[in-house]
Amino acid sequence: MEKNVTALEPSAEAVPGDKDSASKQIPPAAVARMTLYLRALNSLLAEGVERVSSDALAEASGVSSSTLRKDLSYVGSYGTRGVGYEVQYLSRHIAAALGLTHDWKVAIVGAGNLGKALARYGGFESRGFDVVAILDADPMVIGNEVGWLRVSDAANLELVLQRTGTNMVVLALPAAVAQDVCDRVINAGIRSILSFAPVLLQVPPHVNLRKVDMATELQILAYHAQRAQTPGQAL
Amino acid sequence: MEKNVTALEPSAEAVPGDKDSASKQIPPAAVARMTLYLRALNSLLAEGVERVSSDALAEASGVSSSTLRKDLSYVGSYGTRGVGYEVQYLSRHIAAALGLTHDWKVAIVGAGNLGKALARYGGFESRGFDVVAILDADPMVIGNEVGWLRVSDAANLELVLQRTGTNMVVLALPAAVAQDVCDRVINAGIRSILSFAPVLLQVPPHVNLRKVDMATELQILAYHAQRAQTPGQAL
DNA sequence: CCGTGTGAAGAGGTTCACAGCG
DNA sequence: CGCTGTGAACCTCTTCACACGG
Repeated sequence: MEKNVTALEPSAEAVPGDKDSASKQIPPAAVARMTLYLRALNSLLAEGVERVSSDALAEASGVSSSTLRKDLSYVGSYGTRGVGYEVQYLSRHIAAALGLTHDWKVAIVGAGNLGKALARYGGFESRGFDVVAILDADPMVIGNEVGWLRVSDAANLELVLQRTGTNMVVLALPAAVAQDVCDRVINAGIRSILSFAPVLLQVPPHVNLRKVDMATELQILAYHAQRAQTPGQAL
Repeated sequence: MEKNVTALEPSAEAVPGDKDSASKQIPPAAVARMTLYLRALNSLLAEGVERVSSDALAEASGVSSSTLRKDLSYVGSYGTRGVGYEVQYLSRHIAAALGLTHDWKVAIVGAGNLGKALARYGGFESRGFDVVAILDADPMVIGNEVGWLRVSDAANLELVLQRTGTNMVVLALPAAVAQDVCDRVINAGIRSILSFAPVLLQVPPHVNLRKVDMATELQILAYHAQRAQTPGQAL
């Protein structure tokens, strides 16, 4: 799902001799899986496990061990042959490769049911993301408390983003206004956006947009369910 | 994004001579995009547009026109050469290919912030999904009104799923209990599950599981943002 | 003549199998 | 001897270019 609207500029890597550069390109599919490894590693860390083999980590992440080893090879050789990986060491290096060495400041635009749910969702802080603001345009909602925050007026969007030092924005608003707000967010200098609005958002190439749409996910499930239900209809 | 944990059994299509079958396999990536086409077509339909070219529809869906035409070729030839596609006709056929000819009954397990947000989200009904139940285990929450529904006791999970005729389940609950509930849902006969829990769920091969995780999405954004910020550090 | 539909080429991702190191 | 790291084969998806039909 998803995982699709990744803006890659092929022309950006025109320099041929950056083979030795520490930051090679990591395939998008591998980046997505890295988050799974990180999650599994942090679970192991919480359990006090110190070392793990590629087989074990792969199973805990739900991928094949060859995929895991290939993915890890993109960021470097952090294992010990014949032994495995040191959990904390590997966790640190994957986090670094993903850019999670410092916290990211996230603002949520839209304080409807979904926006509030996201703002109160505890899973962000523990993974390097600080929700620093939540905004809405509805006067009935502005000023309400949501978790530790108070809903700001979306009219002051640019000001709030600047004051809070926001560098990522989550759009949790109706389709009709999503593109307008998205444009303002981009004009305010934000280049990473996660949208829950069920519309196609137009963004310039330097902006990174990811989309999550529950209706889309259900439709994909419906396709597979329908296939399973009518296997021999054509025969 | 996502869009990844699709259970495909390669052994299931051992029959070689089903070339003429009306329901050929559609590539997973194409299925995901079909939902975009459907959304764009329904927008056009609402605007009263009757015909559309592959170029126009592709732009409205955010894909290339060659991708669009290739995708449509998986479900059949519904266009007119030199003219384009009839909007309603194509919309119907894509919906049929995705199994959206009848409504699907969805139950939401977990009536926390996210579960409530999903239950009240209007985007489901309009796209062929009926939310028929919402459940929780917390006595403080059971019986509360959420949209048109009342929160059922998760202790009666199996009974509620059966009575409502549910055929899809959305898991909106904490990681700690997700696997337990997931197992019960599967035992109750559900084979399509959409999980928002940030854990790896173990499911048998005949069950279709899709996952959505906001933290994962933000981490992927972080990776790209970090790359953009430190372009020449290695040079 | 125009836009669809499609084989063929190309790119990207996954799996395999084993070399290499501890 | 065991497990990691990786080139190579394999497979899927995307893009290209043009034949085909209205």
